[in-house]
Amino acid sequence: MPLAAELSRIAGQAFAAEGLAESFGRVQIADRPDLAQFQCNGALAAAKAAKSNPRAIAEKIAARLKANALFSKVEIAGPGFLNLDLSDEALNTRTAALDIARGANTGAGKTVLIDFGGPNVAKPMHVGHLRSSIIGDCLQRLYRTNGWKVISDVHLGDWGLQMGQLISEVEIEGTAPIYFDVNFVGPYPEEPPVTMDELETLYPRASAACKADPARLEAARRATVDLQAGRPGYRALWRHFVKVSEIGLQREFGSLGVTFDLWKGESSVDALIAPMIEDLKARGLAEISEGALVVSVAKDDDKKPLPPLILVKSEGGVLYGTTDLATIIERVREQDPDLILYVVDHRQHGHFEQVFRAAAKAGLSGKAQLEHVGYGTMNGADGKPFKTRAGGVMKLQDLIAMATAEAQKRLAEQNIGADWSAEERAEIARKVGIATIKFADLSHMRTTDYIFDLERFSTFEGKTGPYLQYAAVRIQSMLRRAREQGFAVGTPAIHSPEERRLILQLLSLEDALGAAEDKRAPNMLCEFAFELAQNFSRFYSEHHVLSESDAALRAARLGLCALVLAVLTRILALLGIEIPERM
RNA sequence: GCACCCGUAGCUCAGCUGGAUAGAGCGCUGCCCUCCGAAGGCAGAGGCCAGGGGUUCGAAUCCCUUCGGGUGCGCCA
Repeated sequence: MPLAAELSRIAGQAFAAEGLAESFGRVQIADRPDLAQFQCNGALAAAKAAKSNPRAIAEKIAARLKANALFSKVEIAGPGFLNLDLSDEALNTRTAALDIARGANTGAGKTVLIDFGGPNVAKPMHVGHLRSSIIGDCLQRLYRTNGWKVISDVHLGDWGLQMGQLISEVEIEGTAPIYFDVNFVGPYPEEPPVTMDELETLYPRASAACKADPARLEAARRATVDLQAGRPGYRALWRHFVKVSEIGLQREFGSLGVTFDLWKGESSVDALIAPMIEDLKARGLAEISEGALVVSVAKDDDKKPLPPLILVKSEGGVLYGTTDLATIIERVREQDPDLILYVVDHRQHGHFEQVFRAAAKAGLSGKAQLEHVGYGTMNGADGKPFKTRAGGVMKLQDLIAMATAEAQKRLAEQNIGADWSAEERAEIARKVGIATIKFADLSHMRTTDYIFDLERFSTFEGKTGPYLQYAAVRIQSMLRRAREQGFAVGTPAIHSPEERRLILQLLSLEDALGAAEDKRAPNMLCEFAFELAQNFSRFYSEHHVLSESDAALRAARLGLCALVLAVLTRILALLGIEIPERM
């Protein structure tokens, strides 16, 4: 059980014994570490509810807590705060029993499906895709740690208008006429008619043409309808687009270390759409409005009615709201999740509100709770969506290459690893570069926009990914030396304020994992890791370990170092950050 | 127009299920490598938590309001 929860239960029992609600016993890590390790503010709340004197209540609770040998200090401060310290013995015992492999255990027997609202086929991944990949990946690791069964789905955008735009563009360019020949009966060529690079230029061209020319847009819409209706040549061409794209995307996600259980897309539920629509029509939930088939999702208490979810456009095509709805049906059928998280840009909040309401109205979501885990956009220094200096969209690969080059430069400057192989140096630089990017992204609160400052991607000091890696590498190096010298690694024990502080934090690991899940907030994990590294650095600069002559003390300290390393490694793994052997 | 998000140190950001003296990183000023890795540690300066009102014993946090910024509002994703 997490330490704070254990203490809350003890305090809760004390409140209950006084005839007060057990929930007043909530114990938290103290806001004022200089005054106490833990605090309980329940007496104040209880007094408010019972209209009595908070100090008097606090006195009674304190008297009961003092009887418990766990506490080395129980004090009443100010209007009725209970300040609590645990005895070093109690802390040492819990440290020895700490199982760092265990998470917050919030997900026993539960399944969560994480939808990454994946990139669109044919569009190269740019820095805008960074957040969904990195945040979603962190969440899937966190939920797994906390005992959930996790199924992640990249959920590619492979079924909408952009597919029709591509098809129509290829038709006009005339580079692959066979797919447009209605008399051709197949089979279609195995070789894709376009390369990844060609695809990447094809889409912007098609998109621009449709924007400029209504006739082109109309053609793209028709192509979309025909594709969705199953026209063989279009399907064959579309399959090539998806395949070519997937190979590129797998490489991109691979370089970020992001993996998915499912590589599905909007098209995956194609077969479910017609029956779903029939069902919704039959139950009177879908209706024709302005030529389109819609599900009305406005509620009486909407100040301004939420627009309906459009299932079928007036010219016959379906939209991503349609596929999202059908995907819910598929997921309930196949995975029956307790929770579905959509890790998608917060600008799509309105869309998900529509989809969720429609799903609730039609009773499609089973036991699943649907939640849009929105995130803010990444802006440039000017506060507008991030662009390169030339004004273009920055590709993810370019960003990674830049961060890696910075790391490489730093290694050279510090004259580190001059005698290591070029391969190892490159590998270290890669890990450091990725850590820089991921930590910068994850350490911001998920919901707000943030400024993506290239300068900050080239600095490795302070609250950064490399700082955390450095802290871990330093411990690794120390433990290596200890092994070489044959030193024993013992059980951690408190011998100084620095060690006490470190151990208190280590014991709050489960609480941190639980809180981060609860808020779906990777930045809380970043905070935890940074504080841990900082607490360790303070300890490290204050106390010598290897040169400690008292063998028992040295062993205890080595044990503490090993534990810190294990926890740090674990948190960094949740953030998707790898630690080099040396750096 | 309506809705949602945001406004905290010079800069970039935490803190928001109300609690005691509002934190961190960068930058700035000073210290600390004859000893385990200085990508480090320590200390200092720097804030009417956008403004105003309210609820409360107690507000950066909750409610109302004004101002300022961002985003979204039927056939794109």
